[in-house]
Amino acid sequence: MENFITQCKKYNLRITPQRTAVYKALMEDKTHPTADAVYQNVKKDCPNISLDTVNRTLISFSEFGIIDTVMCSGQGKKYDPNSKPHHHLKCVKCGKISDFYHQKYDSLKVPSEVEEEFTVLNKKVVLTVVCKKCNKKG
Amino acid sequence: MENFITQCKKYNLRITPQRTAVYKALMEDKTHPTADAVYQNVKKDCPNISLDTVNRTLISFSEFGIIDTVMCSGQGKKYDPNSKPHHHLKCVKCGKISDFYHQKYDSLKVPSEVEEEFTVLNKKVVLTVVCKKCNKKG
DNA sequence: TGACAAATAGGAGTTAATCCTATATAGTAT
DNA sequence: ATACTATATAGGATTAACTCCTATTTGTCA
Repeated sequence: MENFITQCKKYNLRITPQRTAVYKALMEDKTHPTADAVYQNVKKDCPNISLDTVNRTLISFSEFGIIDTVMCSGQGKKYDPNSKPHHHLKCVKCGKISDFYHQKYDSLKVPSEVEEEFTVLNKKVVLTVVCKKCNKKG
Repeated sequence: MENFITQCKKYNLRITPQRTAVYKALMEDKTHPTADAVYQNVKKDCPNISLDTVNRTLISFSEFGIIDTVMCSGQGKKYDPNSKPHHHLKCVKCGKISDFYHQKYDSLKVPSEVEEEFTVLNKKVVLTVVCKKCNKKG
């Protein structure tokens, strides 16, 4: 949670109870929730929070690289709160996105042309796949 | 276009004028269009096509790995028709997604644990960034 | 050429995301 | 502490994105 305060100060985001609750919910979330799923979770702590606030908070967190956004075929937007170095498997059939860990990928070097032009917040390898379950189905 | 026919036969997709038009529009598209942008383009060739058909076609193409789906903070779903090996830069501020090419990334080996469990259709490195323009703004 | 499953258009319906405005509140300076 | 100001919020209204439904059409294969 100190990390949350540090990040907010860095980006001039006020530390409100709503933002704190959203952050806390994300840190506890091991899935890749939709905005609505986050909303449902946060409401337990903070019953009066509005969906709009959750959406705005998620967008601002993602603009500062605190969380990542992901998407798969035929599915809505999802957020990825996992801050450890990790990589993604996206199943194009069921839309499930899973994290996987692979040290070799963690140490990828960003090309210097990119580093000169862009501030890199996050890097990951994304594998577009068909999972075992969906493979069986046809 | 022979490739289109091959792919359709492989996946039991009927070769309809609508599907052909969508495919053609995608192949000519060097951006990362939204479903609606694709719809607007296809209408030039195929004025009576419905948005629903475009959407269904995009989803089925993405389910077979013919195209990829991408997403950035605060933006809608986008499709990526670039079939050459390439990688992505996502600017979290303006939502722009750009392709970049880097041979070292192309030759990444998929971990054997993954290859045993999943059929890998596509692999790419995704760098979450802030672009030069957005960096200047704040 | 006929039969049938698959695909389509178009509209209706649903869900997700955004905008609007009045009110409340965090941070800062006093 | 207190007052001030810009930021953030709730809640409803609006818009946009997406999906579903049904009657009709059309590829494909025998």
